[in-house]
Amino acid sequence: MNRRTPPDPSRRSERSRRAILDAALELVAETGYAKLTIEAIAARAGVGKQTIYRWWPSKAAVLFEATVLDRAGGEALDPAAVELPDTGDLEADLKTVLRATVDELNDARLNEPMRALTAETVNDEAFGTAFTEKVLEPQLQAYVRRLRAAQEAGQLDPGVDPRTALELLVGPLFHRWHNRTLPLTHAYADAIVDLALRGLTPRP
Amino acid sequence: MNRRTPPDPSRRSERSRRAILDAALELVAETGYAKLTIEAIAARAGVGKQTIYRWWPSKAAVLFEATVLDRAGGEALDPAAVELPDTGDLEADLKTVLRATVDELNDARLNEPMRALTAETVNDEAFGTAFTEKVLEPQLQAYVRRLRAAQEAGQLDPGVDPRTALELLVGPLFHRWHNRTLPLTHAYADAIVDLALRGLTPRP
Amino acid sequence: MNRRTPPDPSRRSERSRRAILDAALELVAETGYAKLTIEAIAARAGVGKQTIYRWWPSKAAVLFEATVLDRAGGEALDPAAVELPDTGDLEADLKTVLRATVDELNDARLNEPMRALTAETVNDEAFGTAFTEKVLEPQLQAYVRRLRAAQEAGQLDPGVDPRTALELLVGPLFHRWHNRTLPLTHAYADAIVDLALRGLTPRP
Amino acid sequence: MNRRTPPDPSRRSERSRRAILDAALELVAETGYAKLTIEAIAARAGVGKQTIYRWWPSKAAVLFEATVLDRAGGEALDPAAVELPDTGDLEADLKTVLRATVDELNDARLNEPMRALTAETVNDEAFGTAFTEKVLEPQLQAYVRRLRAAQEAGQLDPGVDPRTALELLVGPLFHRWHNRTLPLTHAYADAIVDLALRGLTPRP
DNA sequence: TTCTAAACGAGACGGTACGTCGGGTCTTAGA
DNA sequence: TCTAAGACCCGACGTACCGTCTCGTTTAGAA
Repeated sequence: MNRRTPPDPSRRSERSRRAILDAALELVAETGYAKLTIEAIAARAGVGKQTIYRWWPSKAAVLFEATVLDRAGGEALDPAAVELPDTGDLEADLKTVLRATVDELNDARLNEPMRALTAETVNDEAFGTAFTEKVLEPQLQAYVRRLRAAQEAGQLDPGVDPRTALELLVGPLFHRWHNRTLPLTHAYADAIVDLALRGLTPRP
Repeated sequence: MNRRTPPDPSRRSERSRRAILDAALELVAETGYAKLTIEAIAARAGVGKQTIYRWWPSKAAVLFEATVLDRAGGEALDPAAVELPDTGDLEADLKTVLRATVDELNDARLNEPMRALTAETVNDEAFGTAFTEKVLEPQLQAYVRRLRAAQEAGQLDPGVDPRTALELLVGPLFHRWHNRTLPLTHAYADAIVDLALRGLTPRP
Repeated sequence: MNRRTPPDPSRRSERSRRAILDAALELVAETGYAKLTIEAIAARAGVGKQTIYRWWPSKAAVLFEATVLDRAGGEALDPAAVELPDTGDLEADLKTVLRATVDELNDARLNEPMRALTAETVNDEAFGTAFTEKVLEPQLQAYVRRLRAAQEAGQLDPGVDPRTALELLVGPLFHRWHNRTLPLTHAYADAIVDLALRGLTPRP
Repeated sequence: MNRRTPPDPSRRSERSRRAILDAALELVAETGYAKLTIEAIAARAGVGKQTIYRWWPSKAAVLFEATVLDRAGGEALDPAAVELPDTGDLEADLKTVLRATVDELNDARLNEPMRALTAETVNDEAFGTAFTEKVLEPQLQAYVRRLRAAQEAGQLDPGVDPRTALELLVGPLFHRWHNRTLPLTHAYADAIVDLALRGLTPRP
């Protein structure tokens, strides 16, 4: 019912694709996601609406590709390639990673679209699934691998579920980002790592 | 420009108010927030659209009142009344609270509208502010009070910022809820409390 | 399936109705029927598209009301009121009527929309039926009445079917109008009446 | 600006031409002219859209060729070859011709496309001109020739303009066909010839 | 018989208009 | 006077076709 014959990707116009993604980014920066419309994207990109509908299922998908898949200038990011640093010093590595995450979440260019996409995962089930699968899960798996290595190195309690451990680290960051309660800083990232590793209760 | 004369709340029809809130809850359960419309709420409630626009600024506000303010059957909840238990046993108290939070987040009736409202805070700045102020912040303050009491009782490291400590506790829960990665269970709540209190690194 | 509840005509905006009909006439005069669009009518009339779709089933119906029903400034024309003159002199009366018809068909303001509507009766069955019923048939019936009177007065062969007789009179006019072969003049109208009444063959 | 280099008719694919004309006829019979689209014709014919645009200026032109030029199985019809019978008996000859016209207008296969093409002459000036010139006028000229012969034979009033006389004969038929008021029969054709030749008024 | 230019199928493209939906405002009737 | 009902203007939706424009792939005439 969706479409008679799927479009042929080999005949796709790269020129149009870029124009659409650029227009989407510009418009979301100018007016915000709520006021972003397919019509406006098409008009700004100098493209027919059908060209957008042909290749993307929703405006969230357009913005997703523009924001997430397109970074690093190149093509789609390889999920398996996402890797956390492993210098042998777990605390230092985690601080490096969480500080980088903080920087990303503070990046003005990415902030608005990222928030919007995160919100959209709630309303649009299909998009939410794709988002989790393509972006979130690869990153979480990278955490899991790094934490398991730490367990093998005796730096992490072997009884701890890496999946839970990871959430102890990134959960606080995203909570603060989501709710805009307090600013996200490197110091905060460091504090989270310290507390997560050593616990809230007093040391003897 | 917003409105000629503000409506007189004393002449408001309680009957209509209830019908609107009930209709909103029914519809969001049936079709989801994305397909929820003011027109449908008005039709289902047997009410003119204007009656909704007169008393609420947005459909998010309607659903907010229906979902959050209306629990406990009665009226608005008193923010100052939100309080965490204090039996003197910090660990036990936190587990009690986080288990209750888990139960709430798993409540089928509340789940869909809660997710929607959380998403809406991203797109609708004004609503987001109101949401944080009326619901989130009172709860966070209750955590802060309880954690400070624990610090005074010597059960919590006095060098730890209670605000950060609290995020270490609730952040993981909301991360899992938001991203629907793994199920939210009492065991998970307990694990978070344990890890937060004692840390990820091995104990001697 | 067409519509949930039919609109309430008593609440209709006469202002919008007039603006729509006027805009339709202006636009059809400016650009022709083929390029006439509902969107353009709505824009010109300063009206939402829905207001047109609410009250008319097609652009042909709009133009029909604008062109045919609205003449004589007043309201809808009363089909029973259409009457041919009866001075007792059949030939003179028919020439009066056909000359008037020629003038109408030559009226620049009416010509373009009339041609378009006539064409539309072919493609749009429903509209064609309405057109025949509301405009054509009342006029043909007036002919039939006048011709029957002539038969009773002994001025017309009693063996002739009035319906066929009428077509002998108006058929040639519309043939010329339709096909734009030769100009429509009073002289032509007179010639048709003469030939129809007296026949093509030589008189003794 | 219309086209860089005109296409070479000698290299034209007869296979495609036939497939297009057949598809057009099939589709117009199935869905009516209003819903007939170039895309549908191309798809049904298994042909690229460009192949249609290359050889025909409009869908009316396609249908025109399919309907009118293609009859008698062969090629284009020779306008000069259109001739009315001349047995010496004017009345009989006219009845023969008008009866044949009635049969044609009643032919189910030709009816829908013919009506559509007639309607299109109103909206599409260029097509209208071509239609009149290639189809209508040759036939009318044939009438003129036959009627002039009748005048020379003393069977027709020499004062009558043959052009007007012809319209007295065919006008009524087309009026009835166009407006779908009453069925077109041989008896009707005969009646028209009788009345046209002898007039509506009583004979002594 | 091979070469080559055009016609061909396919269908993506920039557009225009469609008919529908819902937003938020305004008007009318009735309690 | 507030409410229900819903017409109104407006903007965006997602779809259908338009006519143009590449793409390879036949195919038929000239070399």
